[in-house]
Amino acid sequence: MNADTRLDVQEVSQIMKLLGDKTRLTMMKMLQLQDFCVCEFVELFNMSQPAISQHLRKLKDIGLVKESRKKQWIFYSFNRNHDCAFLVEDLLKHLPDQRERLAELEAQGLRISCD
Amino acid sequence: MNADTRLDVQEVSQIMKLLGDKTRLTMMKMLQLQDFCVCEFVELFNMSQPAISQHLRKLKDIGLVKESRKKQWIFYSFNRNHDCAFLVEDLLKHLPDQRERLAELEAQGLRISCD
DNA sequence: TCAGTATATAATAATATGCTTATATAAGTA
DNA sequence: TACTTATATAAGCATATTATTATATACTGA
Repeated sequence: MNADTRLDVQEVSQIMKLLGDKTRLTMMKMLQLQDFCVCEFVELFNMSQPAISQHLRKLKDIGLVKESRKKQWIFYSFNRNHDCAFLVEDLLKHLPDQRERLAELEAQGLRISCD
Repeated sequence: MNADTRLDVQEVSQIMKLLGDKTRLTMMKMLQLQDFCVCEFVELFNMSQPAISQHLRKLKDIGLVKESRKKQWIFYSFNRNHDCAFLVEDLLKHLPDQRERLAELEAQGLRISCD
């Protein structure tokens, strides 16, 4: 049993509902590795910008991700302070690594980095 | 990392979608303890019989539960052979125990047992 | 075989979801 | 300031989800 033991069913089912979408589930898996900005996700998922934006908003509304502006981009990050963060990370362990996909983005020169 | 490592995102997101419902999530938590028949769930969730039946069908269709007839009742059980069984059990660990709720059912004399 | 009980299925209606297109906002830059 | 880029939001539409009601099916026991 873990540190977050005894989350309530209501909360967990809401989290599960959000992760019950392939795009959002993959987003969370990738956000375990590093932060991403919207335009990177647009490339990665080959999906329209508003569609991506709406998925991210849902994740943000429930608190699973945080956003922060850096220069002209808005970066999203995994919120490891969320009640269910431990549960979610546990779950994501079962999914295949996404580094390859990330490497492709890099190869296409579409990776955004700002330091 | 676990024995089921590297489930595909498609499959996991489907499972998550199913568990993204409070009733089904609780059902799975309870089925970890023991088998249940439909009428017990109807009492436990205070929900119509067809509604319960439809939730169970979804869980059965995806393979998370198995059914078996015993006398006039159909009992549902947790399918621990499912690809994602380990993942699901991991997840359910984070939820509150349901023994109390079960005790109530027992107290009301609504528990079905057939040996 | 018939009645009663347990369960499943079908049709339907209300609501939720996820995309699209169009537009607004906000920051960076000439 | 005006233009461009990055992102968010709103409206609309197609589809999915979940419950309800009505009905069908399958056992059990007299």
